[in-house]
Amino acid sequence: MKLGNRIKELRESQGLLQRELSADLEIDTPMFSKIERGERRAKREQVKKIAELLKADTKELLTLWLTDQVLEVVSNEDQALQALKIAIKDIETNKKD
Amino acid sequence: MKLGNRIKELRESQGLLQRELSADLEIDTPMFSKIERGERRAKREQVKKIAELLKADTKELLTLWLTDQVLEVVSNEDQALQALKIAIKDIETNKKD
DNA sequence: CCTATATTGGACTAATTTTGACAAGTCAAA
DNA sequence: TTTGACTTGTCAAAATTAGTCCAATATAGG
Repeated sequence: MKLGNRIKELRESQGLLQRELSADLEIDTPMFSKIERGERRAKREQVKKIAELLKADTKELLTLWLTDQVLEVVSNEDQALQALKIAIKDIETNKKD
Repeated sequence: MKLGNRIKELRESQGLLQRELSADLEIDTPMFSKIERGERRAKREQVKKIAELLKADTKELLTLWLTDQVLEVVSNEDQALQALKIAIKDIETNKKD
């Protein structure tokens, strides 16, 4: 879990508690714990807020957040790599469908 | 919509009607129409069945099906390409989190 | 050891999303 | 202008996900 790991890293390096961050996010500590461990997925807005609270780069965290979702979609699929490569090509050539 | 386009292509080249395929899939025609246009997502099992009915390569269709889902996840995200590349790297190095 | 505080686990509810069925619509060909 | 193929929109049921709460488990300081 890329996002969660990074969050934990940032949080601990700043000596912050889950309790403090979860309060700011207006969720309870168990929920934050789950997000941090990847047991639950954060919402886009929560990621942005977390980046702010941890003085981290929003884009970096959003990238990790997206990556986690991509990996979740393709997990256990034989065609994962192929699908990802096609997706990249599709985006690069700016097609829409 | 990669899967839908491909299905339509195969279906029409074989002169088959949505009605016929949807019957085999045990869904109604509107539903099949939506899948073909990408308005609704097919289930994994349905994709396999469709491949069978259209004498197409199951892996090919599953790849397109997966690709559509990946694209859906990253659509409208600035970090799309970056996330996809990280995901690929992650899979290639066989990491788990 | 104790005890206090931080974190995690699990069960449950609420909110949100997805699904599928249906009725009605368009469109083209005959 | 009727028929058949496909599409559109709506709605409720089903499924998924987000969140809360209580209890259990760590972990750190005395």
